[in-house]
Parts: sequence; structure tokens; C-alpha cells
Amino acid sequence: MDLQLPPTLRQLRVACSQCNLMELCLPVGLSEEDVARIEELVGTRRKLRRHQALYEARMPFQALYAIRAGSFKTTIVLEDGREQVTGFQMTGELLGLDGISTGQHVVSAIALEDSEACVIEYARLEALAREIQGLQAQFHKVLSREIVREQSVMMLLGTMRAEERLAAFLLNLAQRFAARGFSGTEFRLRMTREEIGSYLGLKLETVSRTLSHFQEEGLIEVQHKNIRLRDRERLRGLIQAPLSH
Amino acid sequence: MDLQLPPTLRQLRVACSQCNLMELCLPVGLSEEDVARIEELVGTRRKLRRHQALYEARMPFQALYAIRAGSFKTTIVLEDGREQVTGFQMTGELLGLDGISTGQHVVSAIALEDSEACVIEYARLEALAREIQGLQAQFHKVLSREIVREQSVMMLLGTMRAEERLAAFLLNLAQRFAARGFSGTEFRLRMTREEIGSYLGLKLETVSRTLSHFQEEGLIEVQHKNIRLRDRERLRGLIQAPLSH
DNA sequence: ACGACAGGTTGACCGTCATCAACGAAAACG
DNA sequence: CGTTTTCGTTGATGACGGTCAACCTGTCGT
Repeated sequence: MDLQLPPTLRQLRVACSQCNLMELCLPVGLSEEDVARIEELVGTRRKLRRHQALYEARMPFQALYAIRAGSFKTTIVLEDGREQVTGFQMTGELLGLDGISTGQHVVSAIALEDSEACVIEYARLEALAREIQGLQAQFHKVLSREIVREQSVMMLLGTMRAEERLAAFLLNLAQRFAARGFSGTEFRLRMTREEIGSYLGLKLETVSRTLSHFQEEGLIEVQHKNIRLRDRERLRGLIQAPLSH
Repeated sequence: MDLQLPPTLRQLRVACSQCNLMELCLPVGLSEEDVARIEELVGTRRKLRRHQALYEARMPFQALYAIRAGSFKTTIVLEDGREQVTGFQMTGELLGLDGISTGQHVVSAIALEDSEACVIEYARLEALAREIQGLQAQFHKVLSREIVREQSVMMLLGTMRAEERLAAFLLNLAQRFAARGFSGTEFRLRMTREEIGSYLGLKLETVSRTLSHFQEEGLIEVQHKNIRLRDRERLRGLIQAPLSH
């Protein structure tokens, strides 16, 4: 009784317990037995090429997706065509939560590079969450964490100036790379200046200029998509004391 | 084994089934029996006077709150003291979802007028959600709806100009008043210009000027906190076609 | 009922960022 | 491998909204 699935879907059994992302997907203490049951949730994976959509706005919602490899952006589109990036997601993060509300996705999730996502059928997740308390609690936390994350983006968009937004953005990326065992000092941006700008409520020219400015100040080194943080403390200072310029 | 409760707490049994907000709190088809059990969730209510906090950032999270009467704002504060309103809530809406993530609230919820909220102990809610499927599904939808709502605020803050933001804000308020059986054409703002501005990423002067401008254009009538929408269609048009001005 | 204060309006001026434009470089494509 | 397209940088200019300020009005507290 499988759902109708897109052609990109590969029918693969996946062992979460052997996935190095497990602690990201299911951070806290579940028994081995529970983990075994949770593995049944993740029936399949989907491979996506750069620019492909994992799902699109208005599509019926059936599943959540755990990013196994690669990275994504989520975008929302207004009737008049204006588009905004609402988030960037990397390995271990969950996509699709926006669809639960109405049963239709409201954002589109687009791969920023060739990527792979684990498909978590939502109906099964709900059923299992009722049986495994830890899973339920964890899932609620994931939902709440997304609410909190978005609140800090609202803060950023509502009260910060261009420099502060960029600084906050870079530091947030760095922290997430570090949490995944990559360098938090040197990394490669997966998104374009335009996408960064869209996320931060700025135009691409402003993003470019501000990055150049950071470089002149010795805060970072930029070379195309490669970023190197040279003075984290001053970057952080930019956010907290916008007046001191 | 009651929790330690603030002095404002009144120990009252509450009948959700007799509350005219029920369909807002629990929109969909639950059996009478289930509703009866859910009523046990809401053990008490809290009365708050204007400007009082229902909860504050950094306080330990124990409960969600359903607004029974009145209205609230939620605010987030940066280390440097900058504050932003992240939402306005009215009767039937749920507060406190931000606390699930870390067990501490990240926003503060402040009453905009004398208000009353039903206390929903979170531990009980989780337990009951495991037993009543409809409750679990409903709760997930509420969480997801909040995620979606915040995304549209991000859109507003990231891509819209002052006029558009105000228009969207007024139309949203109107719709919510209407959904509660009040006039969607004539209503009273519960918040100050400064709070509106904070929510919309604008300064209070800009809010004031833009409202005046709307009035000159015959779109609305403003008299202090009283608003009357005179031309909904053109207001709506402002949002979709910002260029046509 | 009165006074003090918070809340609101309006004006003048200025700064930040958007816009328009031209150019250069990297990467994607056949 | 070369060509085309996308992406990024930098400059000049201007608009939108922020800032500072003065003044007015309604409301809250005593």
C-alpha cells in the first residue's frame, strides 16, 4: 500500500542507527529498541540534483524529510511573484513541517547542491509518536525549535541593519557547520548572494558590498563562495553594538 | 501535587465544552467523551491586568495558555536591549509554544488589556495527546500553523514596504476579528503605534504617518485606536501591487 | 476633577539601502 | 574546450523610512 512516489525515489532500506546523523535527527535518549522501531519510519530516500525541488508550495503534504546529505533552501512566493527565502537547511535538519498545518506545503524546498533526503511518512510518524513517548516529546521540540528559529529571523529582519544581519548570518552558519564536525572558521557558501539577500531582506548588491566591507575591515576573507572568519569576536560585537559602528 | 503557582492564579474548574472558544482551541471533530477528558487539562485560569506578563523570557516552561478573554503581545529581547514584538494574540489563540523547545520561554507574553487565560499544563497535554489521536493531530497542526504564520511575517518584513506592511496588518486583524464574531470593518486596536511598528519593523512615526496617509486616501478612518476599513479592496491591492503607486 | 504622563501627529532633515548600470569572472552547458 | 549564462563586484544616484523635535490629546492615577 505504498504511496505514489516520484521517480527520483529509491526504494532502499536505511539504518538510522548506522547513520552518522542520528543524534541530529533524534537527539535524546531513546532505547535501542525504540530506535529500531523508528527506523521503520524511514522507508526510502530521495536523491535530488541541484535546483530540484524536494517539494513545492501547494503540493499535498505526506511526509517530512530529514536531510542526509547536501543542503536546501525553503522559499515562499507571494501572488505577485515576489519570492523570499525563509531558511537554509543542512544535514540532519528536518524539512516539511510547514505542511502539517493545512495538509499542503506552503513553502518550496529546493536543493542547493546535489542532495539526499530521508522520507519520513507523516502518518506513520504520528502513529509511532503515540507509542514512543520520547519520540513524541522530541518531535514537539523540533517543531518548537523551528518556531523559535523563525522568531530570531523576525528579530533580525525587524530590528537589525545590513551589517548586523550579515554578521548574524555568518556566525549562525559557522556554528552549524561546527556542530556537524566541519570547520566553523572556513566554509563554502552553498547559496548565491541573491539567496542570502532574500533571506536577510537585503538586495544582492548590499550583500556583496557588506561582505567586501567586512573583508576590508579584516573581519573575514571572502573569495567567491569561500568564507573564512578572521575575527569572530568583532563580528559578534557588530550584532550587539550596532551604534558603535 | 499541584505546581507552584503565581498568586494571580485562580483555582477554578473550567468547562471547555461550555466555552464559546472551544472551536478555536480544538477546531475539529473530537467525540464528546474526548472533549470531556480534554477538559481535565485545563485546571485553572489566570487573570491578568493590562501590562502584566503571563510569562517572561527565561522563565521555566510548564504550561501553554489558551486566551479566554483579552489580548496579548509576545516580545523577544536582544542582549543589547532592543526589543521586538513577534506577535499579537487574541481570544482562542494559544500562547507558550516557544517554551517547548528548550524548556524555557524565549519570548515574554504581555497582556494588552485586562485578560484571562486558561492554563494547560504541558506534561498533561503530552500524555493525553498520546491517548487521543485527534488531540495529537490537532496540536501538531497548531504548532505548524504558528510556523506558517511566522513565515508570512518574515515575508512581510523581508520584502514589503511600509504601506504594504500596514495594509497586511490591518487586513489580518480584520479577518481575525471577523472570525471571532466581531466586526471586521470597525475595530479597536489594542496595541500602541510603537508596538505595531515593532511588530512590522517600522518606527512609530512611520506607522502614524502611514495610517494618516491611508485616511487621506479614503482607505480607512482612524481615530486614535479606532479603525474603520472603508475600502478593503484597495487595501488588498496595495499589498499585491506595490509598484502601481 | 485635576494634573501628569503616555501616546499620537506632523514637520524637517538625513542615512541606509535600493536601484540602475557597467563590467568581470566563474561555472554550466553542449 | 570554448561559449554562454549565471553570479559577483563596484560605482553613482535617489527614495524610503529613520531620527530629532515640537506640539497636541486622551487617559490614568491620586
